[in-house]
Amino acid sequence: MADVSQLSTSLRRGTLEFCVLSLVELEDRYGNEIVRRLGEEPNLAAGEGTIYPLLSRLRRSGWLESKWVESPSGPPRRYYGLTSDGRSALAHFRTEWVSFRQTVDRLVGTGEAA
Amino acid sequence: MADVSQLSTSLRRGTLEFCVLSLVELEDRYGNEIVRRLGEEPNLAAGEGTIYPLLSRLRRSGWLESKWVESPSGPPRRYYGLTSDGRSALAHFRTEWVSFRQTVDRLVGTGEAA
DNA sequence: TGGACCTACCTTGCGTCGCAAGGTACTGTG
DNA sequence: CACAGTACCTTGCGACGCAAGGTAGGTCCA
Repeated sequence: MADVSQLSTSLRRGTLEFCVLSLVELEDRYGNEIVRRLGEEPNLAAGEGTIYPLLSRLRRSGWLESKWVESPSGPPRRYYGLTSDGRSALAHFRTEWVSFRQTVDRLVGTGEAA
Repeated sequence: MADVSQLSTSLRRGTLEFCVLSLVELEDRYGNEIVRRLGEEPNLAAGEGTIYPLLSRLRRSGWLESKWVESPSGPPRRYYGLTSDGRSALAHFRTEWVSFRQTVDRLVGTGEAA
């Protein structure tokens, strides 16, 4: 750390995978699309070298499933969608996140030590 | 990952150090005290093996300074306090945190893909 | 036809950091 | 003098973000 410019890098840890799960919750998406989509969020921008391994982990964890689909123009795409385990994990995260967020707000928010 | 029980472990990453900075913002504290204090927060509990190296990093980064103080009973304690760089970093984090929190809320919060 | 370019996927190597476990040392107590 | 309590720190491991590098399918146009 000690470098302010990398602050959001470490902030992402722990939330990024659930942001990805959320992105494929409503509709299937493919890797490059997810990279671009996250790139639009300054706080979440992550390169291919982050996202592809992340997607593989989520697939191995059984939270995502994938299928190959031919592209209208270009190489085939691997589309990802949520499994039912993935939905459970995401739901659980939403609960955890609210609790965690409140704790940080309380402790860090004002400088008032709890 | 893939283990729900370690969810908050990775959530802590990136915020833990600023929680520590916040804890010593209003008054100097020593390592063991910080460990115990964080232990009271289920979302932030971290052991000595996490906190002591963290405190060393923050000291090397110039965000914390420390002084040895004799204990009324027991071995001497190393008390930590914020440097002016530390105050700046903490202030910067507070801004980043609000922005980050909102982004995650928006993306993950409802399942509505932004 | 073949070269340039875009898209899309994935891997390698490195650095950081949380953490369990282990280690040292000072102090007070029976 | 052993023992327990407090307080500090280090070691080794695993997880993961990331820059950089690598492969390959598709399109365009001379």
